[in-house]
Amino acid sequence: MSHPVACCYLKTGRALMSTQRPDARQLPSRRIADDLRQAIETGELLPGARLPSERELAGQYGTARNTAREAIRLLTDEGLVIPEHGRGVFVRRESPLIRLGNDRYSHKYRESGLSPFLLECAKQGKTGRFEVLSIDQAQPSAEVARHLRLPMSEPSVLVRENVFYADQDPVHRVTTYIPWTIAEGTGLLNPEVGHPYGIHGILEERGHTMTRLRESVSARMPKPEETRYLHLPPAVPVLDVLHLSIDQDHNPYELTRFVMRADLTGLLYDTPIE
Amino acid sequence: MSHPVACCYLKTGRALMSTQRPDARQLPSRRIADDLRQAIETGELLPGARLPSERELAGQYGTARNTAREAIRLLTDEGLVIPEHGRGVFVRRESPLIRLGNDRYSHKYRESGLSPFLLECAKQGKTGRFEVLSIDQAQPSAEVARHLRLPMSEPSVLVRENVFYADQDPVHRVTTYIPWTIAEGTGLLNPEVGHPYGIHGILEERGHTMTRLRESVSARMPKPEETRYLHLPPAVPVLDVLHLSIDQDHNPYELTRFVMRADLTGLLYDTPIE
DNA sequence: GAGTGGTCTAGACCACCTA
DNA sequence: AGGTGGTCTAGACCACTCC
Repeated sequence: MSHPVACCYLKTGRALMSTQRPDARQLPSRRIADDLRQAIETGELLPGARLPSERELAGQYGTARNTAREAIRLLTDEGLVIPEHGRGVFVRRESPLIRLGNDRYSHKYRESGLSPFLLECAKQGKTGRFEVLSIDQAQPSAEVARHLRLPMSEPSVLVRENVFYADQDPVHRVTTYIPWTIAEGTGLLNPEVGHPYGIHGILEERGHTMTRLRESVSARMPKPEETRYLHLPPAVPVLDVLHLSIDQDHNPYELTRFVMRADLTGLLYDTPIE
Repeated sequence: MSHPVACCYLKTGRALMSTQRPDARQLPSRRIADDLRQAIETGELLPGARLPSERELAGQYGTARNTAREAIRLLTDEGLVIPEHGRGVFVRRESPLIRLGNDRYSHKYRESGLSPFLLECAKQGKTGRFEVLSIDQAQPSAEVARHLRLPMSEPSVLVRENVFYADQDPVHRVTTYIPWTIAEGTGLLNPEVGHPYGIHGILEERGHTMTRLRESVSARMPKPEETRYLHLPPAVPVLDVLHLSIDQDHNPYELTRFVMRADLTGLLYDTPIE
């Protein structure tokens, strides 16, 4: 954080960077961002520390406030820093990730009553819980019907919407689809049933025991709607996991989409080579 | 794309939004962004289509150019749109994902000579290939040593850096760590060995057959360095996968970090419930 | 009330692309 | 040459937070 008054502009705002190569880091906003990034990476600015204010940076570097602001935005987009309205800009703290393992469906957890999500939360001194947002009968999208191999004749599914919390933070948005023929007349329509994996006890009684799972994983930026649901800070991607349960007859019988905030949660797969 | 000249400012730039509630979408930049987002979502603006220029938008909405620009930035950060210098701002096209499956280490692919990465590329009419960036002997980080259970006495590892391409796009940056005691004297130091999974043939000859894998998956925004390596457009997160190979004696013997651009690649796990 | 980030104005010059 | 996005200036008022 040196470089006091490195003004390189003439009075009209005409820049002197004309002779520089195109992708130069000579741009004032990049220079400010680079200096701050380095201060963060070397530990000069520790997680949680406040950066100089935009007005201070502008003064130190002899630029307009907007230029300092642009530098902050670069760091924000990298996820290094988070601005808080009226308070300042702070170096982001990293949390250890709550990892959802593929063993979460294992029978070894069935008796404990605790789902691996709750176990992982507990490991990190957090309180896990979830809320049921909705339970409905609905027509599945083409994608859902395809994964569940639903015939055209009977395309109705049960849809459960849940949100998982770690302490106060919503971390997963979970949507589960079950063919109506399987869900019909069971406790699955009852919000009281502990969704996370309690539903699989019910599904076993209906003759579907999970013998395999198939999960496709991708990452993307959240939709505006997801930013609201999950209270996402800027520059936090989501993991988008499509989970399919396969029963003893090699038939899919349950599909769940997990949208997970990626700065607090991750995945873990431990599997044999076949 | 209606709203011509919706000017709501007095001469000094004083806004009339004082009486609005805080998080209002009444802000001019949000209004422009919302209109454009809707046009994209309804298909009025198809993938690949050019948006009105910043100056056009500013004129249409009666705002300064910077305000239209801010709207574009909001959409850019959502990954909906991509600005191209000198050409315009375009609605992003989505590619089908190349999925790396956990079966990529399966013996069934060993004979075919094709790695699943190459197979997936071929499925989508793309040409897969990879380049060896470097092969070195080095001291592992604490994290690498911990995963490979390296004793303090002999902490040296072989490090291979690779980049995978789909057509011209670099999509994975792959770093492999193998304990030096295992790698020593083998063909692993030779860049000619087809890395992807060819190294596992060599490791088998050294007495390590993969019987399990353990992969932890997370997503995050790329570091500036990764943005350069992978030629990442804005608002594209990376999948960060730490793969550990476990041999027939339940010992880890190979660790690989995959950094994958998430708009072109994903993961797929198909595993039994244990 | 003083300080902070958030949004906006109305200009300017630059680098890049296309014709 | 003319249009596009990229960066910057030097101001302004707003909303929020903390004292």
